[in-house]
Amino acid sequence: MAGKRAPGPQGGLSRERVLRSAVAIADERGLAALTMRSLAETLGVEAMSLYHHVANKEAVLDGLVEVVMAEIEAAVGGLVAPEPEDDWKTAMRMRVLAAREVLVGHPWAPRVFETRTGTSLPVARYFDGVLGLMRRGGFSYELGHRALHALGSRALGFSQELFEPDGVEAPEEAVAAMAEQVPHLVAMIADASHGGALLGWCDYQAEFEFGLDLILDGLERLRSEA
Amino acid sequence: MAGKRAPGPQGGLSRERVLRSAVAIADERGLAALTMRSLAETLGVEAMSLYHHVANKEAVLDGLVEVVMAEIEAAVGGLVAPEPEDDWKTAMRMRVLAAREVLVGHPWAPRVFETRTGTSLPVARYFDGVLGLMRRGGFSYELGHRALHALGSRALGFSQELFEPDGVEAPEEAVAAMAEQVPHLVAMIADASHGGALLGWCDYQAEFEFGLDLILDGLERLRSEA
DNA sequence: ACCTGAACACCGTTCAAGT
DNA sequence: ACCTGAACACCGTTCAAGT
Repeated sequence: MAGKRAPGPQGGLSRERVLRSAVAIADERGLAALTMRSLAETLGVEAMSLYHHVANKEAVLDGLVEVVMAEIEAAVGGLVAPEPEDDWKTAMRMRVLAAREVLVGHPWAPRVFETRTGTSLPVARYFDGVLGLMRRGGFSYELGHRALHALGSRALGFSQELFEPDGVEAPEEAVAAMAEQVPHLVAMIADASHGGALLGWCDYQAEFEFGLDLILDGLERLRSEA
Repeated sequence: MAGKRAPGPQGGLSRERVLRSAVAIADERGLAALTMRSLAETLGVEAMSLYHHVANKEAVLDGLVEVVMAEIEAAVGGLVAPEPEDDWKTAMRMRVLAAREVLVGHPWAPRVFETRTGTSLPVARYFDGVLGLMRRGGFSYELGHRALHALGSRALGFSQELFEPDGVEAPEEAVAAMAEQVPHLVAMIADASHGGALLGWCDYQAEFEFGLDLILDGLERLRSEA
């Protein structure tokens, strides 16, 4: 049925094809490189053709969230985790870390999430699942609600690092340049490197898990006390 | 000495005047309204004149961080808090909440922080102070380091909320529209409103403090066990 | 129905020119 | 030294026109 005369682009546009290309551009060239014009060019089409499949650029960004959330749901769905009734903390931990693994493939995703906090259905669905897990683990709705806030973006696998976003810059060097202005940070780095080399001393995965466990442990304490 | 003939703008530009205006625009009209052209207009000058006082727009955004951090440092400096040696947790809590109070006056600030995680001296100085507080409170450098990561942006008074950024949209209505797609969220809201009206049931300040205390309590536990 | 070309109203920024 | 006008290379988006 398809495939008579190619209608300009290769095989006809569609919302799915547009979003797939948008993800590819963001993955390969960064979010800043994703413009309606670059997106069109990737698809072998004029920029204005895109508007037949997406309302505007905002809709493209919404679609990006949709794609990433679908990947996360798929990863979570494939998990072999304990039943929340037996061990909600492990179940939750695995879920969050699975989400995080998806995000490492899309380093631009947190920045996109941050700009469309409005109310995205895919994101709401994910948090609904998280809440459901906690309910099965014995949380009241009230504690579950607070837990959602306490976790925030961590439930999706990322946290706002104020230093070094994409691992581009070595914080040690930057801190060294500030030297006497930040004595404690300097001492901290000196302490961490106790004699040896200090390459890559910030293990972001480990730090993420530390923060996650700190919160999950706190929540479990409150849950079991209730 | 000054005040002979007005040199075009009212009294001459300066980096300080440019940044002050930039903050005013962001406060009053939002971050999106802050363009080099709008900034210039506010100052009664042509856009290109700005480049004599700031390198480019990135430098303006860096300056925004500088201004906000100076306000935070001032607020923290004016605090009457316990000595960290006596009660680090209260000292920290007060510091973070003081920072948060500054941020409510600049709702755009988190978004700006998020885009310049590189290494900002004012931000680094703030975290240096936080680390110093924890050191005085009995933290090892190692635990202090982990604590900085665990707190992340919370140390500066904000956390990434994935729903409802600026309190514009009522999550209840949005959730209601999704209805059967998010059953747990719907039930949670129903539970929270147990009969009464549910206006503004998300108390962001309370939720922020809950999450903060969860982390601080967890850290204190680890500190005292060490 | 879908795609296009030209155009509009914006951006940040450069450059040569003014005083 | 500081400010300006015109221009450049981009944006997202509208609109009338093509097929």
